[in-house]
Amino acid sequence: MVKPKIQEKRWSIDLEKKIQEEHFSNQKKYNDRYSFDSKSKKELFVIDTPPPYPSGRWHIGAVAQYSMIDVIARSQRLIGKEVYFPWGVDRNGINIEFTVEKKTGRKMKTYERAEFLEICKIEIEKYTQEMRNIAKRVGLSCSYENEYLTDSPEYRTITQSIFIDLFKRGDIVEELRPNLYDPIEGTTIAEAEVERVSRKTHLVDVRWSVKNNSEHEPVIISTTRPELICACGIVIVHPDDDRYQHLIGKSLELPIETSSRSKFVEVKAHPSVNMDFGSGVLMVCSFGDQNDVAVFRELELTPFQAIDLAGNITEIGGPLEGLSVIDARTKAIDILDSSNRIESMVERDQEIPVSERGKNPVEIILLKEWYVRQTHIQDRMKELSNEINFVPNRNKQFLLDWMDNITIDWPISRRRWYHTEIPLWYSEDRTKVIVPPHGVYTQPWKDDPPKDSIVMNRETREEYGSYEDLKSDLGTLQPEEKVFDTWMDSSNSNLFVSGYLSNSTMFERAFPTGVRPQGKEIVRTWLYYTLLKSTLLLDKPGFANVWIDGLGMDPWGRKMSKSLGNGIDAESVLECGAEGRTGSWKVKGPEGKQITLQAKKIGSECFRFWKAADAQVGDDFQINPEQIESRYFGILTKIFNVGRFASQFDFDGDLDTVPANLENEDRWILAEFSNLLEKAKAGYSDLDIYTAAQGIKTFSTGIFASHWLEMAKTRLYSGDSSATWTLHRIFRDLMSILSPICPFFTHHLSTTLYGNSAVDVDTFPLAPISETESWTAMTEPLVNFNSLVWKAKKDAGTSLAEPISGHTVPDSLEQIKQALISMHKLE
RNA sequence: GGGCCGGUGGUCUAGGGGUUAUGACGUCGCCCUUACAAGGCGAAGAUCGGCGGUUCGAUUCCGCCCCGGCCCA
Repeated sequence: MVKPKIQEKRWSIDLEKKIQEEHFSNQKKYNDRYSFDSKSKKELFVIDTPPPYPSGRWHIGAVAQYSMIDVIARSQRLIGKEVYFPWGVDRNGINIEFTVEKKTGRKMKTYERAEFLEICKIEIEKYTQEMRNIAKRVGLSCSYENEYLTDSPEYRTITQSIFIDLFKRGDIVEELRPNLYDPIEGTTIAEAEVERVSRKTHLVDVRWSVKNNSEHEPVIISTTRPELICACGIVIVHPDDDRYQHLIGKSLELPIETSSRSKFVEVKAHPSVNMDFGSGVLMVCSFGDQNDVAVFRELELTPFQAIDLAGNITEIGGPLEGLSVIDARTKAIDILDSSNRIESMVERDQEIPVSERGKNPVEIILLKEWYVRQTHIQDRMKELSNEINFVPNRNKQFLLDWMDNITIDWPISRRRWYHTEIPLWYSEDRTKVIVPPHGVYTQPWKDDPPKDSIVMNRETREEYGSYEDLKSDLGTLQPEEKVFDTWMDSSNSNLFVSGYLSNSTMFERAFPTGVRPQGKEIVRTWLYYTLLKSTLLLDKPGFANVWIDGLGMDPWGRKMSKSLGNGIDAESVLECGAEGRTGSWKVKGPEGKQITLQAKKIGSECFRFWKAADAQVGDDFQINPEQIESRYFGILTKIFNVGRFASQFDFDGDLDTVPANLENEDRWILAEFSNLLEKAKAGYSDLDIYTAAQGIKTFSTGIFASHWLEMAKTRLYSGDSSATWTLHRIFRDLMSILSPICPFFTHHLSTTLYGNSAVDVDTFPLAPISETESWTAMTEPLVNFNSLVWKAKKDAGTSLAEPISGHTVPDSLEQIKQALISMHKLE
């Protein structure tokens, strides 16, 4: 036997790591392979990589998704496109602020702003480095040399410039609207930062009297927030509640004195009332809870500002003015009691929203914030999104449903620090606003307006002239201290990577951006906001394709998350098997259940193959390292061994030209392979990785290895040129089409066998046989016949190498009769 | 509570009005056949979540219910 060129006995994680290190160590070689040339003659294909947020460890579900984005990048290169696969890191946001606060035990606002930002920056850099390492370990072929960070001046410049454009044309407005607010910390907070705790509260049944009708019996309204009676905008009852039909349309008098507002509120029917709660009559205040906000919005009521930024009752509270919410509640109860308005009072447990950080009760208060207008443009957004190809198509529904539910504009200002600053200053009288020019990153809390800033009317956006000229009339400038919601930054990612404002020639060719790959859980944020930007700015769809994948689930089918403690660390899976280390994972399940999963070897190639071939794009996928190993490592071993087998048969002729004198059984497998090429190319072109991966897997472990190879063995050993050519042509091209999924594996085999790396192939392999049908018609009878003979030998208890009699090759396989006779030793 | 998506052998999964319901893992049996036991061959295993409806015919379409998931309250 000739010594195989492939010397390793089997595929291993140590070999994988060795190949990987070589791959990344030569920077120039790496860049030649994967960097992007915006002037290339090839079709440009830009991937809007989701910039990961570096907070703690990168979990396996996210890494799985990134590895599929890499498959997209590599497969698009393979079909001949010039691919830009950027590497970005999203570093803005409240997360890192919280991390720093926790670590130092000091609250953000006890720091100097500049000092705090510096600490955040240092801290987030540590996490960023971990992500870079894992990105490389899983094989992402990104342009790391052009790394972008969303907290860099370059990126923030884009965010601010786009804001300025939208601001000038009136798509950004300033309004007073309800916001979640922590009065103790003094900041707006996001929904995600709210948690619920159980507390004792008094549920007070208050007697309200009917307007101009002293005869009418009092109406009992149950409330836990009597201090908010002053902010009551309406009283509602359930439309099906027979007890209160007579009240609908009547007015009630507020049971506590107020100031600067009407003493009366109307009673209406509304389905949001729980008939069984308290008396079944509900006072709706601005704003006791989220339902109140919804009712105010739905009925278009004008809200009252009852609580100020310090958490105290405002002047409409009359006698309660200036008191904290808690004190006001006590006093309100006193007042109601002394005027004999309290029907009854009970102490009860109640779930109340508190801030995650300080455990302070959260209030919903009116705040003047900046908003991006969006309600007016939904129809146009829908039209434009029809021009986008969604993969899978059904996940488009998430977007459409969300667009149907947009009722208010997008609040974009936050009272935090480690974010992009809103680039505005106000005149001393607050009526004028100073707007910086495009292309400069400004931090108003510490900078003066840059040169070429202009002065505008804060309300009407009328332009008054240049800041330089008008400077002396503006008084002492008031910097805008607020910052942007981080989605304001994230929603520019596709513009940024496609060359918007930085490379107009490229932008022209590359926009709409080639593909937006992302998870379905952020369709309503990242995807939606990005499309909103491209609609407002350019009136264009943001993407040619949107690829929406499912979520990584634990073995019980629940989303993996930090809070459930069911996450699996990416590194442990990728390193499983390296230097003989094994993997063991304890995963927490519901109701205190827990399982321990164990695996001996996985690594990036096996992991990627699993993700590519195990579930359709868009479906949620269960992550179980045991299953990843048992289902996919064997396939790698199999293909590796086919390569090792092939490597003992030298072939130095021309693999590109199909020989004229091929044997029939070789034509048959080449026809099957031609079909596979077509299928894989279509899959890759449609961003349908699953179909391509399945096809490759089935072909290479199935008919190729089990059927053709067995048939061809005798001829291979005797140096038959038809068989040798076929073996190498197929294996070489198989490596190419598998390279997007298993780049290091195929790189190693293809380089060793053919001197060229499969990852460098940028033309999709050509089909060796064009008329395939007459040959592939043989596949089914062939597989059946082989099974029949194998089973017969098994039943007879003879070895497969022994001759067998009594079996004749069916007519449908006449063309390969001789091959079958010698394969099975038919007599 | 609302919207959307899903539920297919023990586990995961393909398919989507008529199929013998796909494949893999696991299980069981046989085989170390000169690339591969980290293999090969074979077998068993599914009233396609439940109940109704449409239809000659439903796993597939429709309605309701149950369960899971995501997002929004």
